[in-house]
Amino acid sequence: MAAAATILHADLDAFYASVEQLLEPSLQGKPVAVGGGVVLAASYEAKAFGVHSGMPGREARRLCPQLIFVGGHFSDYQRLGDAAIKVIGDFTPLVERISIDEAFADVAGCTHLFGAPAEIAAAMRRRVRTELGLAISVGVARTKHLAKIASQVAKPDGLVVVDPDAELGFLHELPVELMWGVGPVTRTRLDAIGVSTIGQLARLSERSLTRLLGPAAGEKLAALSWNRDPRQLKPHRRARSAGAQSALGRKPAIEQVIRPTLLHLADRVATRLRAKSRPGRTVTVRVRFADLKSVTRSMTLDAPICTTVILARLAENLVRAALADHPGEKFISLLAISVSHLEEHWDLALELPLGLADEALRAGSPAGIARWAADRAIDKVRDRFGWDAIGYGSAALELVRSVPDDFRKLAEKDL
DNA sequence: TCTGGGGTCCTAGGACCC
DNA sequence: TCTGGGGTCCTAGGACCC
Repeated sequence: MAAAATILHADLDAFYASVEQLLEPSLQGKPVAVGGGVVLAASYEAKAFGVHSGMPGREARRLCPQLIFVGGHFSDYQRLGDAAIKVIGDFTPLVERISIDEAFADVAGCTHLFGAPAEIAAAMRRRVRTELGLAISVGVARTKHLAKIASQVAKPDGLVVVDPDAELGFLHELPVELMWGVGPVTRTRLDAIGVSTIGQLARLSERSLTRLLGPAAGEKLAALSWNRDPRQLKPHRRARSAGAQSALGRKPAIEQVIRPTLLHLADRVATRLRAKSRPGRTVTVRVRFADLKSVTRSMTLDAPICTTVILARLAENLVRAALADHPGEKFISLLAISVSHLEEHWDLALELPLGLADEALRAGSPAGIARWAADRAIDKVRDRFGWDAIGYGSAALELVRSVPDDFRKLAEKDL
């Protein structure tokens, strides 16, 4: 007998736009987009016109002239997203949050309290609807992959339970792009050989799948198509990296552009690392040129860092190296900084003499300790008076902030 | 379809060590 | 000095996810 279907995947429907329609009832039933210059989220009514997130506002307006743009109530997104996840947590402690609006849960241990998984899922949906006013779709299955697919099939505002005895029948009818790990590239490659459903994929030989997608991806998709999903629910995953990026439009690749941008990005990243005492050893930068081709450069240090100015300087060196390798590229469209190899927990105070002397040497600076102290001072002022009260601000940066910082925060993972 | 931002994982080649 | 094998770490690029 097959194991019971106890994995749930819950996903709030068109989350940001739905919150806007909740806060402003006159928007209900209408095409709504959060954002302005760029669409950050779209309601179902707007999606029906082809409007989607990331789309330039002008293009969206062209597709849907009656589209209503709203600025976005970012703190409400955070509050309501947290509240919805908390409802799930009221049933089981085994919750793996994927993003602000999505989570897996395993209810195997609480059916004696709340009933069968399908009843639990229905109860969660009812509570989120009545207490928060939001629609949340839920998939119930024996594995994460199947539960995730089921919740997508359930949208909008639905519940789909995959009976363990009918899994392959359910799976094999569906289009390949619903599979976890099939994106635009894989989808195009499969399309080229006439494969459009998961069932067709499953019937390919492992050889041809490997030839098409490589050994790892081929094997993974083969396994998933036969419903062998090895992924376990992981309730407390820690972030493995933290980063920030800024799209620049089209800017000359000169120091007056690069330096203030990197300082701003380093400030965002290093502040987060310090707040959670998680400095990191590897610094990676990405430079995207005007033609949208991008390159990365990285370096791994002996000791972890989280000092704003030092991170900015290391990033600058890496960007310079990347530009030097591409002398023909005179314009850039994006800069990014990411820090990885994060420490689990680093006692900054105890590391003061040793770790920071190391950092300071590495950055060619005699003043590492002073900078550390300056960062801590800035962090404290911001804790009390807000981010913009103090910092490395520069008038040039105002151009850089194409997306509100409050919106960026929503996508940040907990370190 | 060419558009923003924060992430994860995989791969391949090379350096280096035993 | 040459040869072989295994393991780990680093770097760069790429696909994918929300």
